[in-house]
Amino acid sequence: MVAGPTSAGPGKDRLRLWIRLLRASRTIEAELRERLKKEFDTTLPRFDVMAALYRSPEGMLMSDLSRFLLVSNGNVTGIVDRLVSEGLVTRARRNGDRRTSMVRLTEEGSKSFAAIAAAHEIWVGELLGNVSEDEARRLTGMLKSFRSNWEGRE
Amino acid sequence: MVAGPTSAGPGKDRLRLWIRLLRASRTIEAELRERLKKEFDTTLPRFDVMAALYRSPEGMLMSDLSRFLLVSNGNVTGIVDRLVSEGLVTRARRNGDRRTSMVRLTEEGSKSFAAIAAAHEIWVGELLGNVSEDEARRLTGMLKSFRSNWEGRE
DNA sequence: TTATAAAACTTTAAGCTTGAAATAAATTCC
DNA sequence: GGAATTTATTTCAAGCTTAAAGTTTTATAA
Repeated sequence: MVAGPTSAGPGKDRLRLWIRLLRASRTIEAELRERLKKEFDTTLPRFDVMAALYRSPEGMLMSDLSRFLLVSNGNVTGIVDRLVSEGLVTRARRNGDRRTSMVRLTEEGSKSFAAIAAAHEIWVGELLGNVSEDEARRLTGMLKSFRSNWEGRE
Repeated sequence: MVAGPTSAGPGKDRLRLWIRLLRASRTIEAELRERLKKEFDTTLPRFDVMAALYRSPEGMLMSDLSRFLLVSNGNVTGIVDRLVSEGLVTRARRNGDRRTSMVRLTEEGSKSFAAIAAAHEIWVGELLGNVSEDEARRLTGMLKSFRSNWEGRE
């Protein structure tokens, strides 16, 4: 999917855009993953989960996390398991609904995330250095049109 | 990594752009993966490898594939193994350098890919339907500035 | 030569990912 | 109330992914 169109014709420009979009995000993602590993001995999925929790001090349900992060339920289970075993996150059983549990960052998890997020932001600024802040805003606006048309249609 | 900035400040616009870029590509990628599975019982990584090989009838080395697809060597080994066992691809030992082998699509693989690629292009056109062909060209141009600054610096 | 290094791959261990099946608790409907 | 359904989550099997270590072959150089 990272290869270009195999022929010419209508719709080719969108295909080309998709290829480029994918290559850009894969390249940047790979670089961030490598740095997270080297500098903080963590992974992107763990960072994602912690970022989501950092914004919700009251906690999130497993299903909230999976919906927000665009990954499957089973996937979140494994990542949270590992974060719990590392002492960065807790699962709190709830009285109201015993099927669910609230996932929260521990104090250590919160501190740890803040440090990683600061580095992460600098890295992204660096990796997207060729894009001016102004151009970044315009691109961001254009990317909004990706949603809405088909997403969440069913 | 799919969550937004956790505070305000300089560099935030690039971070926001990165989040949006990542969410867009994950959403589209997920939809394509699902359709490839449902309609053709295949996966994105296999599609990627076949797409690369389709453009190189003379064949590619394992290292060519891994460099082109931006994935690790060991990764390509596994995917090609599976494609070989499905009869879609062959590994041809070479006389010149016995460490390497040329990977090629079989005739069946080539036919199979052509059919999948046609559907794939229609899907992408559909998923990016909100982006006009003209806007697609402009976005593609802007995405070019992602490269060059830091990529392949070491 | 013939040791040494480099290159091309494969293997391995650990973790990520999905969809489907299984479990368990809550809700809905007679 | 009790059966049937829905909801929230976990478990499972298969496959993807990486970095690191191992294998085999080729190239370099003393």
